[in-house]
Amino acid sequence: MTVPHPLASSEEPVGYDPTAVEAKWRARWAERGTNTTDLNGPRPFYQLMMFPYPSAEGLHIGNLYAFTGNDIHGRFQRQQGHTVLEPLGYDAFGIHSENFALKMGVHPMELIPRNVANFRRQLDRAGLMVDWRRAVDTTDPAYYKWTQWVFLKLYERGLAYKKQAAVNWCPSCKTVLANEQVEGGACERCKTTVEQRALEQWFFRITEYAERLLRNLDWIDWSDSTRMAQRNWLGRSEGAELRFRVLDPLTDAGSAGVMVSQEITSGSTVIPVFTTRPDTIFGATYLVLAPEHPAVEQVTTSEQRAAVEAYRETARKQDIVSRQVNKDKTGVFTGAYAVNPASGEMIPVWTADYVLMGYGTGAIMAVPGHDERDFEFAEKFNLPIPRVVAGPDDNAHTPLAAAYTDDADGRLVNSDQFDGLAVADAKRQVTDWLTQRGAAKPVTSFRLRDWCVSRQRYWGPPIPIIYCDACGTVPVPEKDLPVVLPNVPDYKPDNSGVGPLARHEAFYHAPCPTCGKRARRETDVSDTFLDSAWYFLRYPSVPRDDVPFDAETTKRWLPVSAYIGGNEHAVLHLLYARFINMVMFDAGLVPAEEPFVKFRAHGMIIRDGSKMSKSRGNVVNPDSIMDQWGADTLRTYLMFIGPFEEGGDFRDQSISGVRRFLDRLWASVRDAQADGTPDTDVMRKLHQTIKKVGGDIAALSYNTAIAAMMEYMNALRRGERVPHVAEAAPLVSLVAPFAPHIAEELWEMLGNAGSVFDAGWPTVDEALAREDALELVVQVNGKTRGKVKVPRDVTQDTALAAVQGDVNLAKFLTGPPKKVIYVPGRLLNIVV
RNA sequence: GCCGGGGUGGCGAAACUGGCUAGACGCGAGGGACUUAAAAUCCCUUGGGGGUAACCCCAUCCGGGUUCAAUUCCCGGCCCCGGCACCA
Repeated sequence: MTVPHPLASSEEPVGYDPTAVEAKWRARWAERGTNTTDLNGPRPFYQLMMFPYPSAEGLHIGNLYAFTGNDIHGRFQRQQGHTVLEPLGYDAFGIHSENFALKMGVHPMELIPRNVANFRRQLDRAGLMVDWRRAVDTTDPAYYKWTQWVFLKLYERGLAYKKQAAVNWCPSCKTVLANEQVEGGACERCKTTVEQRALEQWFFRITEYAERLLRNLDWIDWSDSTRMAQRNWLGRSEGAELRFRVLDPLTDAGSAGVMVSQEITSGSTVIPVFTTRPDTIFGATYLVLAPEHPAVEQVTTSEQRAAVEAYRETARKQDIVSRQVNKDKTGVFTGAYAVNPASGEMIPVWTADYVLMGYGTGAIMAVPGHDERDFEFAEKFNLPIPRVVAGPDDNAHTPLAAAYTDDADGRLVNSDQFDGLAVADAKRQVTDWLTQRGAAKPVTSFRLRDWCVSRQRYWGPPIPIIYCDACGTVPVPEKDLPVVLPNVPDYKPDNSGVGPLARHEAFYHAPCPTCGKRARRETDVSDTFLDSAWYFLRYPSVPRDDVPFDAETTKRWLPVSAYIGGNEHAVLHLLYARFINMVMFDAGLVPAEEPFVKFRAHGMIIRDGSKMSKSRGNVVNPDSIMDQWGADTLRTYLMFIGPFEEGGDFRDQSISGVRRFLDRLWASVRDAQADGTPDTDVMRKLHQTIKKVGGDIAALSYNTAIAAMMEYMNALRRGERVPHVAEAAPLVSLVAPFAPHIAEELWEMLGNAGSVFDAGWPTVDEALAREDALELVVQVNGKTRGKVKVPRDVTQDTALAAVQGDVNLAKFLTGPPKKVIYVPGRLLNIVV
C-alpha cells in the first residue's frame, strides 16, 4: 500500500523536498560513478582539501565549511571543462586520537575505524564530489608503509639524524614535541607547561632548506597571511659571526685592566657570537653565554665556579615559560675576560639565561647602548653603557637614557675610523674590516630549528630503524616495510622518555638487516605531521602498493592546482609539506619544487559572536541542520554568511533566507513556460549574472556570487511573474556548485540526461549582457545630483547638453561651467 | 615591540584599478494583500535628523590632508583579530 504524498494528493504542485532529492542523488551519483575521476581525462585539476582528523564527536561545522568551499571550487572547475580530482581521507594517527582512546578505555585500533565510519556517513550527506576510491587513512599499514619509506628517504639523503638535545617534553602527553607544537611555552594540545629534557631524538634537517623555503614564498600564490606567518617562523636575519678571544687566566694573568694587543691570537678559547649589528662592535662591553653553552665550563675561573654552577643548575631546572619575556634579567660573571676585536678592550664574560642556546651561536656580544635587553642587564649589574651610534639629534656625548636601537637614521660615534658612517654602511665596512683581521664572517641566521620527529607514544608509525651492536644504526630495508604497529593492550605512555613499544619485546626484538644478529628496533613512533606532510602525493596513486606514488601519474597530477585550508596550519603542516615535497623534488621523484601552487586560507565560522566550543555549548551539529534544512541549504548558507576567506557568524535564523531562495528556484524551474519569448531585460540580467557568478566563484567570493543569484531570482519572479524556460534554466548550472543535489534534480526536470556537472558552464552573451543605453552619473561640484540616459559612446559635449536639457539637473547649474570632468562610461562632474 | 588583516545600518555584510545619489543580497523589524484564521506566498517600508511637500542636512572608528570627487590614497591617533617575540 502506498501512502499518498501530502502534496501530491492536493491540487498544489510538488514543492521542494530536500530529504528526498538528496537521497535520490546520493544514490544516483554512486550508480553512475559521477564522482569518480578518470586520471587520464583532459585538463587535470587537482583540488585539495585538508583531510580531517576523525574525532569521536563527528564532523565539525568548521570541517564542513572548509570542504564545501573546496567542493564548490572543484565542481566549478569541472564545469569549466577540467578533469577534477577531489580526494579526501583521514588523518587518524596522533596523540589526539590516542588520548581519547585512553580516556574512553577503547583501543585506538577499535575506536578509529568506528570514527572513520561515522565521518564517512556524515561526509556522504554533505554532497562532496569526492572520489572515495582514492581515500587514504594514515593508520592503514598500506599507507604508513610509505610514511616509513619517506623517513628512510630522508635518512638516505642525510636529512634524518639522531642527536641528544634539549627538547620540549610535555609531562601530560609524556612525549617530546616539535617547536611548532609548543605555543607560548605550553603544549599546543593540552596546554600543559612544557619542560626541557635532554633526550636522544630523531630530527629532520629542515634548516638546510630554510633559505629555499623562504625564497619561494616570494612567488607562490598563497594567502598573504599564510606567507607572512611562514616568513616570521623561518625568521631570517642577516648579520655576522664575530670571534672573541677569551684571555687565558694563566698566560694572560695580571693583565686585567691593561689594554692588550689588538691582535687576535690563536690557541686560546674563542667565542663566536652572532649579531645583526656588527657596526656596534665598539660598544660591546661584555659577552654573554647561554647557561647551557659548553664554553662556560672552560672559561669560568675557580673563584667564580661555585656561583656559576649554581646559576647553571637553576637554569637547567627552569621550564621554558619562566624564561620568557618580562622576566628580570639574571646572570653571573664567569671571572673570565675576552678581547673586543675592534677596540682591543678587555671585556667581562657573563652567563645569563636571556641568551638562548638554540639561536645563533648561543653567545652574544652585549651592546647595552643599542640593545634594550643588554641595556637592562647592564643597568642592573652596573656595567658601562657607552654610546657608539648617534641619532640625528644626538652627538657622541649625549647620555643614553635608554637603548638607542634605530638603525635607519643613526651615525657611528666613538668608533675610531668608522665615526660618521651611517649604520647601513658601517654594518658592511666593519664586517669587512673584522673579516680581514680574521675576527668575523658574514652569516645568515634562521629562527627555524630542525624538526624533531620522534614521539614517545604508541599511536603512530614506528620509526623504521634497527640498532645493532655490530652494525650500528641500520635502516629497515624497503622490502621489509611496513614495520607494523602491533596491536597491544598496554599502550599507555610513561615518563621514561621512551615509547610504550619499548615494553614489548615481541616488537623490538628483530634481527639486524645487515648481519642477521639479534638487534633492537627503534621504539619511538614518528610525528603525526609526517603522515600529513606527503598525503597529497599519495591520492592519485592509490591503490598502487608497489610504489608510494607512481612516477607518470605524479607527473600528470602534481603540483596541486588549488589547496584551501585553515590558517592554523600555516607553520605546521604547510611548512612540513613544502619541506618533504622539496626533498622528493631533489630526489627526482616529484615534478615541482613547491607542492601547492595556489593556497588560500579560509576564515573561521563562529556562532552568535563567539568561537564554537563544547564548554560554551554553542557547537553546531551538522546532522541536525541537514535534517531540518537539507545539505544544499546548509552548504549554500555557510558560503553566504560572509567572505569565505574571512569566515563568519553562524546564525540559526538566517539560514531560512537561503532555503527560501532554493524553494523559489525550485518553483521557477517547475513552473517555467516554454511558450512565448523570454524578456529582454531579464535575459540581459541573466547574462550579467552568469558572468558575475563565474568571476566570483573563481575568486572564492562565494557570498557575492550567491547574492547575485538571489538578485537575479528577484528579477525572474518579480511579482507573480512566471519565468520563461530560457530565463530559468541556466540558473540551475550557476547554483550547481553550491547546491549540487537540487541542481541535478532540476537539471533532470528540465529534460536533460546526464549530470549537470558535465554540461559545462553557461556561455555569456557579451553583447546581450552589455546595456545599450548608459546611465551617466551627473555630479555638480562633486556632489551626485542625478543621472542622464545617454548612448554608450557619448561625447562630453553631448552629455553636457543632455544635462542642461534635463530640468531636474539643470537647476543645479547655477552658473556657467568652470570645469567639466568627464569619465567616459562613468560620470560627468560639472564645476560651476 | 615587529609583521599581516580588519573597524561600514538592529544584525551578517556589498561597493572592480578613487567615480553608477554609500548600504547590493540576506536576516530581523514594521505595514499591507490572500485566508474564517494561521502557516506558506506575494507586495511595500526600514542609517540618523529636518520639512506639508518637491527636497535639504548629517553619516563608512576618531582627527587632519590630497583631489573636481575619498569607505577606497597620504599623515597622526584609538580599538579588534591573527602570526612572531629576551631570536641578539
